[in-house]
Amino acid sequence: MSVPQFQSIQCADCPIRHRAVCARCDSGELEALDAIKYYRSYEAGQPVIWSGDTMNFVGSVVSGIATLTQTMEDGRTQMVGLLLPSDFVGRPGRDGAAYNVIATTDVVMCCFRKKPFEDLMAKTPHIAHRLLEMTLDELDAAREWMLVLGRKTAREKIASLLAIIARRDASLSTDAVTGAVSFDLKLTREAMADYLGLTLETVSRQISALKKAGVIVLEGKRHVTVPDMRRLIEEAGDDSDGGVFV
Amino acid sequence: MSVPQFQSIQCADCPIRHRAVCARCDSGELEALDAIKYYRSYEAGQPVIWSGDTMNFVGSVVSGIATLTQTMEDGRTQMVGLLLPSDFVGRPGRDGAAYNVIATTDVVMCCFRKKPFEDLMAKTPHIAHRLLEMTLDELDAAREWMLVLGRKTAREKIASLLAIIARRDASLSTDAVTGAVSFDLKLTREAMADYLGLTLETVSRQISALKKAGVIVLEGKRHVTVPDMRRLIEEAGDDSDGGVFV
DNA sequence: TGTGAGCTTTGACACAGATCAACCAGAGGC
DNA sequence: GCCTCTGGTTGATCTGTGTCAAAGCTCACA
Repeated sequence: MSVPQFQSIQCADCPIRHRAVCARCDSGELEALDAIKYYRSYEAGQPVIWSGDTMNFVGSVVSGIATLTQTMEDGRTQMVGLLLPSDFVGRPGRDGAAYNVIATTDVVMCCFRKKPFEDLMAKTPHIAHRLLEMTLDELDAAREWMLVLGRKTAREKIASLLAIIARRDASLSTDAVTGAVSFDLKLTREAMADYLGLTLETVSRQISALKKAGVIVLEGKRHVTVPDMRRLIEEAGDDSDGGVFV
Repeated sequence: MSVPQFQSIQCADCPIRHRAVCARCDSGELEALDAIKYYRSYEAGQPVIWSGDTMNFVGSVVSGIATLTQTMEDGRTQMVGLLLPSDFVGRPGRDGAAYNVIATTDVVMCCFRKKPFEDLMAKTPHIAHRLLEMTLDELDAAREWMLVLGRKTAREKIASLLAIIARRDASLSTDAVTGAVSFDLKLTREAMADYLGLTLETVSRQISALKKAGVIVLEGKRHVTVPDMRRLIEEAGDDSDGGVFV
């Protein structure tokens, strides 16, 4: 694997600092974090960790996409979180993983072994506060998603998912003239279905419907252009279009 | 209002400490917390706070039940959390409330004004760590609930809800001989529907079905006896019957 | 004792989304 | 060129849950 020197979450440069552990790059703990970090990479489809396994590290996604999922005995699965670059994985103070973490694309993670990270956390309140903040963000996102899962129609669910990805995905580009947003959809229809509590057939049908209605434009099956974000957000039925997922 | 002297979450006696802020009752911060606490009471049906309002306190539920809900413009609502005695409300470091908090029964809360609480938190790492722990618990619960909302059938949803309440509700009593568990259901059918992403009619039908199947026994409409918890958990389709909601 | 309000139950019917099945498109591999 | 594999689309049909409507409890209060 090649170690990425630029787009990392370590403290020295924090290019995506708004979600990184070390947002407050102004004290000595940054070098300490820097000193204990290491990188791991995973191929698309590979598990990062299984629910219940002991997890001896925490870390952030540097590049790629991973998913958090829960599964019932009979195979029904629900995605409970989507990890984009700069998102944090791991639960300081807990030993077991609570969910399956699967790399959906090739993924590079910046990791810290648990013990030294927790030691550092005990010494530096900044980090503990930052973790609390990130966990509260995740909680907000999870609860926002409960509304999506519990009360939205299939069409609204798809629009909600596209709106989230459009807001967060780094591969996104915006047309300066028209304001149109476009991005690569890095999830299969099945992964989207698992996120939305639908079947992949329904996902496919609703994407076709949004395309036919002109809310989105597709090039191939995976590249999406949104001519008018407001239109998409309207389809999502979103009052809160707030910043919860930002 | 009468100030409850016994069942409170303040640090002096911590009767329900496993979820309270100050679980580690071994240092001076406890008196400090004790010194700034005050009590508030709310009548059944009364709002504690509306989403978006600024919230100048944090606190724990001492008695009664409150709900966290999100609402769409057209009135569809989803409950995103259930607050039972000892649960914590409020987001240190955030100003606005993210959800509507409504008292479902009469509720007494033990509150701390935000500013002094945050000051205390800055000084005492215990409290910050405890809050992180509690937030991680809530996150786990929210994600577990995402599986319920996204993938379970109506019948499984009802069974899951009853199982959670049976595990957490303080009003619960267990028959020493048969092992049967019984408790008062303090939610209306409509509140259950909002929690489960169903309609109240479906909730009513599925409760009737579980009753007919002998999984539960009803006295009146609100008192539930579960002759065999394993049977209920089986109906919930729960692999994880873990401790997430405990 | 009657009346009304709030909550719950039950029935009949409609429909969104699941299920089952067939087919399509692109990317290797040979 | 052909084969095969994976992921995606579309159609036909089924079904679980929503919707609409009526009626039953239970309790408070006149």
